[in-house]
Amino acid sequence: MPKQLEMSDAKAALLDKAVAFVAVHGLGDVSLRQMANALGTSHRMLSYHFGSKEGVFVAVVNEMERRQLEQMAALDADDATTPDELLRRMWRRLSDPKLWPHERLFFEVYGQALQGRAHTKQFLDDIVDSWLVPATEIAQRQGLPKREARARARLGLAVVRGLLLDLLATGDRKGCNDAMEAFIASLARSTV
Amino acid sequence: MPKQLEMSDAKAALLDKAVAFVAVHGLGDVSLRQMANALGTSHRMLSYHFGSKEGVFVAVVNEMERRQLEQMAALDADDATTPDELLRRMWRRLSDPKLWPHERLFFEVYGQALQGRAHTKQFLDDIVDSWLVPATEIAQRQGLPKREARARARLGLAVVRGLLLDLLATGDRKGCNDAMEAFIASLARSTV
DNA sequence: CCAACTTTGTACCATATGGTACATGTACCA
DNA sequence: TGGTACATGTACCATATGGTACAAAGTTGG
Repeated sequence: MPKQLEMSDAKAALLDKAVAFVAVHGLGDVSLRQMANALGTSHRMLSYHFGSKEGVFVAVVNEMERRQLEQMAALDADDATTPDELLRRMWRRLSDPKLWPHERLFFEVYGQALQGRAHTKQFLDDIVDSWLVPATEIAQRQGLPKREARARARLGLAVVRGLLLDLLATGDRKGCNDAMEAFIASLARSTV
Repeated sequence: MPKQLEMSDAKAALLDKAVAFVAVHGLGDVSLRQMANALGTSHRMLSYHFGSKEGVFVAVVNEMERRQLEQMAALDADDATTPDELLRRMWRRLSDPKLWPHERLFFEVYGQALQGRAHTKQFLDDIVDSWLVPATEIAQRQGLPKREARARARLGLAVVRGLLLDLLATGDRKGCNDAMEAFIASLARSTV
């Protein structure tokens, strides 16, 4: 699947490197020139390919979202398991330190989106629903009525994101794993 | 309690207005001059009182944290109730739309802190522990052993923050309330 | 080989920024 | 009264930024 319809290879390569760069440096206080240097190009080229600085940011954020949804879809495809186990797997994947830079980026952009920064419009609209809808379906498979399924899905999403915030701030994997297990246990007990 | 030892009235007034301004406009793409205009002063004055732009940001973020902890302490002082009810009250207070600007700011700063921005150092260090420690105590009052109490407190904090993220993005108070109630219900059931 | 098009490089511009040197004002205390 | 410390205003600076005009180089298709 192409990043977008009609994107030149050069542009796609730049976008790729831009996402990687931004995951490490954030996109809060990065200038076109700094980014261009780090990407081995010139700010002139970023302007050329993406139209403007905002254009670069929009592209990066959208690409980032696209990748997230891809992962989400992959995780849901394997549906021969219980929601508990699915949640545990999801947490195990997301709490992997290798993904921390991307998750820091995610929350940085989340914060910017809440402040209404332009390049995050689409991101903000999808930030809950794109996860909530499939998660609700999973909960409904357990026979829960729609509204309760939705509430439980929402709760699960909140727990994952809340614990990720904790983990990224404290680095305390053990403590956060304990909390996630406590959640799963309470769910299991209240499902029965 | 003074904001800090030895802060002039003028400075304290500026800080107060700065916090209010930043809660509305964020502090991601704000310049000294913009802020100064909005505060009815000049960027010269902000530099004078706070030393530098970073100095302003540090002061704002610390003041913001101070107020949060104050609220937290007030909430904990009234301890003649169950953790469930305490959690519900906390949620009800935090989910009040009047506080949304401050909460948006909180998450914006959280995102910046995760990216290692200078003015957020203290904030990041305290962002989990300053809530986790008292919350753990509350859970321990219920007779839970330390580690489980800590896990449950951590979980509660994650739920609150995760649902706040959801609420700020979607504005769906009803949906988020449902999720919080689902959480409280599952806790109650697994406590018994 | 040429022509049209895409991609890069160079050089520049207007602007906004954070910071500061210097002067002026203001309040309070001796 | 004078003086001393704090507060504010004015004006300026060096720098970095986003953007772009213009030209050169590369690429592709006829």
